[in-house]
Amino acid sequence: MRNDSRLSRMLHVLIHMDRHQDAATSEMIAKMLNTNPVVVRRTMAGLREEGYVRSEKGHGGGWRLARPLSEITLLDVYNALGEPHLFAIGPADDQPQCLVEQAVNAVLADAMKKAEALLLRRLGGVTLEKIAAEFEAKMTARSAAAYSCAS
Amino acid sequence: MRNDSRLSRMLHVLIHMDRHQDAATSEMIAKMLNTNPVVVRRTMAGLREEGYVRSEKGHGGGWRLARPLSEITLLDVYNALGEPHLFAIGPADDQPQCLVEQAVNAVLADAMKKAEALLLRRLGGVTLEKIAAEFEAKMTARSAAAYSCAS
DNA sequence: GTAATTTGTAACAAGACAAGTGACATGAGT
DNA sequence: ACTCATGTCACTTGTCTTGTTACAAATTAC
Ligand code: FES
Ligand code: FES
Repeated sequence: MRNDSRLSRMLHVLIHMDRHQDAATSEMIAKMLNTNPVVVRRTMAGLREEGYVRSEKGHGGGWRLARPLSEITLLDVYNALGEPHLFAIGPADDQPQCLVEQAVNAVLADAMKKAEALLLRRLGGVTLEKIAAEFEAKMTARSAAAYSCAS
Repeated sequence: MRNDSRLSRMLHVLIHMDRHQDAATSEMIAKMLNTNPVVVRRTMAGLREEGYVRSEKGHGGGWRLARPLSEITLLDVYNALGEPHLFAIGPADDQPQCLVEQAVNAVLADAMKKAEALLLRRLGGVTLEKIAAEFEAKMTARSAAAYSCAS
């Protein structure tokens, strides 16, 4: 559980959802992600609130895309997840009044901010459709049998 | 303890060490960092192994800079700490054979790699001397009283 | 209208990892 | 010898994602 994999997981799920048009239950998705239905609901809640997916209760219910993949960027998904912490490192807060600590943290914060901006800019420039297209390319290149988990 | 603050802390310490020329004991440093001497020794061990600081036991012992600040970059310190994980997010590893997951992770890994490269390049371009100089500038600008913790 | 599904949510345990802490051996100066 | 200081081990704490159990609420099927 070393890293936060919610972004990766959600991207994975959304692309798969686009490929079968009927609703996907949390349980089906959980199997795809090799995890638990509750984790799925928890994580997808953010996407629902932002209007990227819809959920329906009862028979035949489950999760459905509310927008085409071409209108969802990786950044959108990241934001919908609540903008989780990107970095594992951060500033120290031991002597806030110390000018040395301040100077160090300023340099560090600046570098991290630049790196974060670059990363988010890249995420914002890629739609899920583009990833799906890359997948399709590999998919046709290999024999179809190589693809797919149990689901 | 939300973030790994070892890099920030070590930069802070190294700059302070340059300003008084006698050895600094782990206990003095611990007070500076508002923490425990053992944490200091543990963290500084990496810097010692890479030859940026020296430590001496016994009376009058403690930690001393082994190189001028001008010869130590932030990247050097980061590397000496064992290159801790930079990112809090990461790829999912739930269905390694799934081409969708692979495609998602490839895009994500690419963006993260670029951001990491940018960050490390910036860290490599800044020496500790430069941060010390920035500190000196602020230091003379304000009255000297504003500076310093108990130590 | 009752049963079967399926989401929504709360509550809590597990795992990972930096950080904090106590104990003690080792080495160096006085 | 005694004191100071590092080196290191073992254990605890805090925090955050994940995993899991339990149960209420809503919707469809019969
Ligand atoms: S999870 Fe991607 S193929 Fe089933
Ligand atoms: S810790 Fe920076 S001034 Fe004492």
